[in-house]
Amino acid sequence: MHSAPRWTATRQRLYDAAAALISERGFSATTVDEIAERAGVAKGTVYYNFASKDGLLEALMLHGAEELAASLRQAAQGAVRHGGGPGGALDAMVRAGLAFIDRRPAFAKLYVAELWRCDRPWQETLAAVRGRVVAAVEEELRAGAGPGGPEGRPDVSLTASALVGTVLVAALDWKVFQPERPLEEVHRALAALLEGRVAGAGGPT
Amino acid sequence: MHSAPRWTATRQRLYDAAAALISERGFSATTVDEIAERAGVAKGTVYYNFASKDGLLEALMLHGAEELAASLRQAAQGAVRHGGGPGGALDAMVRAGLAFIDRRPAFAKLYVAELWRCDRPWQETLAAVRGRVVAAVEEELRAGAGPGGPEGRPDVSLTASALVGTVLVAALDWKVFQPERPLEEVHRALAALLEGRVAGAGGPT
DNA sequence: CCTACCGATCGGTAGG
DNA sequence: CCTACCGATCGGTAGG
Repeated sequence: MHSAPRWTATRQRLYDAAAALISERGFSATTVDEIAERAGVAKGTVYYNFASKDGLLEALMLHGAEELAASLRQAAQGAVRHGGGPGGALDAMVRAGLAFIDRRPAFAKLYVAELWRCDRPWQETLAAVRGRVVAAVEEELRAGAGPGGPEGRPDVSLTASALVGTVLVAALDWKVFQPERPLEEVHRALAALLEGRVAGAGGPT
Repeated sequence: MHSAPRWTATRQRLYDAAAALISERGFSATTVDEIAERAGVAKGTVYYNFASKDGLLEALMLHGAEELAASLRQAAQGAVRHGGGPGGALDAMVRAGLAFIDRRPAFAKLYVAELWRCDRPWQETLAAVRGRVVAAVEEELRAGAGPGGPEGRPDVSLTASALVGTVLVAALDWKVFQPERPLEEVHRALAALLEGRVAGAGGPT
């Protein structure tokens, strides 16, 4: 009997190969042959593990979003346990988001490239993918009802979406255009921006 | 002699058609025939106006970034003239960014889909495109040196990049997933986030 | 600015 | 009999 199921490792290799190639070249410009070659298997093996090239992308996105959402939730819970307060939990999520994209930049590139396209076969799957990520942030926003009461805070889902965008674009710009910077520096810039040390400088309320 | 140069209108139609199709399906999945058909010309006309499919995309991105940067600068200048202060200028740029994406969602989708890919033929052009947008924001950040002096403000280029990301992702999420919301509501959510009314709620400084 | 056409390569599946 | 694969090739379509 074989102890560790081999297909798990094969699928993981296919995920990694597909993410790396599609994130750089785009879905249609990446051939199934290339994905298979990079994963070290034959093309037929791709179709043994997934119904189609589309199916591979959907599974890949779902898999990555699961990891990201789990990472965000874990960071928030850790911060709360260590007494950081609700603001500390958000800060921890920002840092966890940066760290995730640091490890998996390909997933982030795929996410921004595909998420807002409206007429693709995997549109519904991607809406679910977005939901998992944004929900993790929304939960923390609701848990940490800030000062000033509800009347001072705008819509939670809009805020969560904007927060995800802040981290996503800052992290991608960092990895692609200024990779020599330490994560800590990017985190500081985001913390300052989100604490109003940039925009709060005299604008009308 | 022909009064209004026809090729200007033809290129504009090709820009619009290409942006609409490529932003939804991706570059490789969009055929030159489709672009030509939507623009109401024959395929050969595309190659009469542009050297290649790649060249059309590059010109399209440059054209759009020019419009966006101009719109941002104009908004900032208008706010300063009306005495809004540096904070008011940033707020005006956020609003102008939302309004631009409201008018040209296809450009925003193209931007996020292509900008961070590293091995494509038009990579350098896109870096220039990014530079034009981010520079417009950086100028305003430098002009409006906030309170607390330079030591309190983190890196300007990281902050500008994050600001662009905040507006970009919030606007795309808005247009795609909650199109019924008014622009004003999205703007309020972003203003609150950037004034620290969300993250400033008790985190460690 | 259009018609006609080429070199090459695509995603998906056959039998073993 | 089942699983996890491979070498070769199909019908259609791409950019130029």
